[in-house]
Amino acid sequence: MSRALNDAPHVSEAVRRKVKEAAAALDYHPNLAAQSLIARRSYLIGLTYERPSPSYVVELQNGALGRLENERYRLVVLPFNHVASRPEELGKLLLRAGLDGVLLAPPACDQPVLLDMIERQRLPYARITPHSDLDRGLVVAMDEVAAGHTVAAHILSLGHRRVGIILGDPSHAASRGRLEGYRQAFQDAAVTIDDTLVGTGDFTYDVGYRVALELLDRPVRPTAILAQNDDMAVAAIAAARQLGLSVPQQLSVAGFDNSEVSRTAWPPLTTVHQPVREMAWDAANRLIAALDGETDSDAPRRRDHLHELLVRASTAPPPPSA
Amino acid sequence: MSRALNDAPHVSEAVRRKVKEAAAALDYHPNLAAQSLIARRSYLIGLTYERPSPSYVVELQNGALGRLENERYRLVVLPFNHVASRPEELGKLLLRAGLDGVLLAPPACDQPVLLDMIERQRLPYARITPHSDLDRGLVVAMDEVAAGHTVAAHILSLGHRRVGIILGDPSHAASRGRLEGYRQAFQDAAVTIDDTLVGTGDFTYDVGYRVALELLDRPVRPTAILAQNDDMAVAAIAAARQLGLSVPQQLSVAGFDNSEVSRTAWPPLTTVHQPVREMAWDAANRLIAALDGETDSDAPRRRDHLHELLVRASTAPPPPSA
DNA sequence: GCCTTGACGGTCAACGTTTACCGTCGATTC
DNA sequence: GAATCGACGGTAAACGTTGACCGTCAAGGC
Repeated sequence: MSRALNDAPHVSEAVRRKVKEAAAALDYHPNLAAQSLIARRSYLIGLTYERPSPSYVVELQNGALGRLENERYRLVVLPFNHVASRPEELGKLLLRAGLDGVLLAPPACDQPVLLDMIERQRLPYARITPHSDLDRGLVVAMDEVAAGHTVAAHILSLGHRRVGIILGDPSHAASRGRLEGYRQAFQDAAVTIDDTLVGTGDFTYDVGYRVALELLDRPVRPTAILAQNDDMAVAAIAAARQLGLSVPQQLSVAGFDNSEVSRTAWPPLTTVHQPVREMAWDAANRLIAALDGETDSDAPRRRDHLHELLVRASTAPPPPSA
Repeated sequence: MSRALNDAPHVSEAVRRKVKEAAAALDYHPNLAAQSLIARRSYLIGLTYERPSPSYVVELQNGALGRLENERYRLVVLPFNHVASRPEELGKLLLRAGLDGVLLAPPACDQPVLLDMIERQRLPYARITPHSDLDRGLVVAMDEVAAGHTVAAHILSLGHRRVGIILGDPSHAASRGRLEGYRQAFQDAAVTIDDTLVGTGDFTYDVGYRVALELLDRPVRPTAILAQNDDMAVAAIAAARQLGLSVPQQLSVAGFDNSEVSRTAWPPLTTVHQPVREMAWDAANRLIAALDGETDSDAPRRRDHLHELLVRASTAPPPPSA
C-alpha cells in the first residue's frame, strides 16, 4: 500500500511500521516507470552542450547536479555537435529522450529553430548564457556590463590611458553589454574613450588579428587592448609579436571567457571567468521551480550572475616611456 | 495502433502510412514511461565516478555516449564523492535511480560492499579499470603487463641500465601487472633487475618520496626511476631535486596514468595514458550486450585495452659519465 | 444505548503502451 | 460454389503504482 510508504494520512502507525519493515526486508524499490506513468513526469532533466572544454562541461554538470542532489530528478547528458547546422536533429533527440525539462548551454541555447521545436512540445527549458533573444524562456546569464566594467577598471588602474578595444560580433548582446561596462569604467576613471581605437571584430581569431594590427598601426599606439573574447585577445598578442612588441611589457592584453586557450597562451591571458557552476545550479533551480509549478510570476525570467576577474600575465603597467 | 509505427506484421501498407502521417502531423511521441513499464526497462544507464580530473570524466562520458548514440539507452551521470567511506549510500542512490545497468569507474568499482548491493538487486554493471577482484562482474581494464613492458622498454632503449623501481601498493593488481611488464622488458633487453633498486610504495606522494630518497642513496645510484604512478614519479623528481640531481639530465623518471599532475609537473612526465574513452565505450558496449540478452557465454568477462606511451620531458639518455 | 463523526483499510480505475488473442473478410483451391 | 487458409484489424489484458472512493468500525457526545 503506497500510503504507508509515502507517509500519507489514514494509516495507523503500527501498519505503517510493518509495511516499512517488510519493504526493507524485501529490498523493495518502487517501480519508477509506473510512478512516472501516473505522475506524467519522467523526473529526468537533460543537459545538452557542444564539445567545449572538459572543464566547462564538468562545471556545468556539477552545477546542475548540485541542485539536483536530494531531488527526485536525475540528469541525462546529451552532448550534440554541430548544432548550428542541424538544430532539428537535436530537437528530435531532446523530445524523444522523455525529459521533463532541459538545460541548454551554448550554442544550442541560441538556435531559434530548436527553441521553436521544444516550445511547441511544451518542454520547459532554461538557457545558460545565451547571446541573443535574451527574453525567451528562462535565462541565466552573466552580468556582461559588470564584467566589462571590471576588466576595463583593471586596465585603467594599471595606469593605461590609451586603450584599444576589439569588439565582438555587434549583433550579440554580450558585445554590447561588455562595451557598456567599458564605458562606465572609463567614465568612473574620468578617461575618455578614443573612438579611433575601437575596432569591430566578430569573436574569431582571424578578424581579431586584422583589427589588432590596425589598432597597433595608429599614430598614437595603444598601450593596452581590451578584447571581447579570448580568441581575439590571443590574436592581439600574435599581432603585437608580429610588430615586435612584447606582451605585457609594451602592450597589455585582456580577454574574456577564461577559455582553454587563455590558459595555454603565452603569456597566460588576464581574462574574465564565467561562474559556470553557479549559473548551471541556478538554471537547474529555476527549471525545477517551473516544473514543480512554483511559477512565481514575479520572478524575473532572466538572472545575471557575477563574473570573476582572473589577473594573469598578459597585463602590466604601461611602459614608462609611454 | 502501435503495430503500424513499430513496423510489426499484420498491417497493410496503406494503414501503416496513414498512421505514420497522422503521428507526424500531431508531433506524436510515444510515452516512454508506459513503454518502460511494459518492457520492464528504463533504458537508462548510469555512470558513476568520483570527482577526478575533468578530462577523465569527459573522456569517460564521451566513450560511453559514443556507444549509446543511436541506441534507446540514455546516460545518467551520478557522481559521488568519498565512496570509500560510505559505499551503501552510493548503492542506494544507484538502486533508486531506476537504471537498467551501471558503469562503475574507480574507486566505486573497487567497493565490495557496493558490488554486493547491486548484485543482490540484480542490477547489471561493468567496472572500468578496477584494482582488485578482477574476476567480478564485467571488467574493462588496461593491459597492465603490456603497459609496464612499454615504459620499461622505453627507458632501456634510452640506454639506462641501472634502473630504480618504485612499486605501488602490492595488493593492487595493477602493481603486480606493471612489475611483470617491467620484468619482461628487462628480460627482452637481457638486463637483470637489481633487486636492491626495487622499493615498495603505496601510490602516494609521501611514501614515494621516501622510497625515492632511499633508492637515490644507494652506492650505485640509478640513472632512471620507473614509478608505478604519476604521484610517486613527481615525488621522485622532488627527491632528485632535493639531492641536487637534475631531471632528466642526471636522472630520468617515468610515471603512469597521464594524470593532471603529470602534465603540470616540471619537467612534464613521461607516462602511460589509459585509453579511457575506448574503455568506457567497451564497458557500455558489453553492458548493453548483457542487457539485451546477448549473453555470449564464450566472451571473456574481462577485456584488456592497449595503453599509450606519452614520452615527455622527464626521460632522456643517461649521462655519459654513468 | 443510539447516533454522529472520523479514522482506517480495502478496492478499483487510471496512466499509455504492447502484445496476445480473436473475429472477420477476402482469396485461393478443390 | 463451398470450404479452408491466411491476412488484417479490433479488443482487451497486463505492466506497477497512485489516489479517489467507499465501507466498516470504534470512539465520543447526547
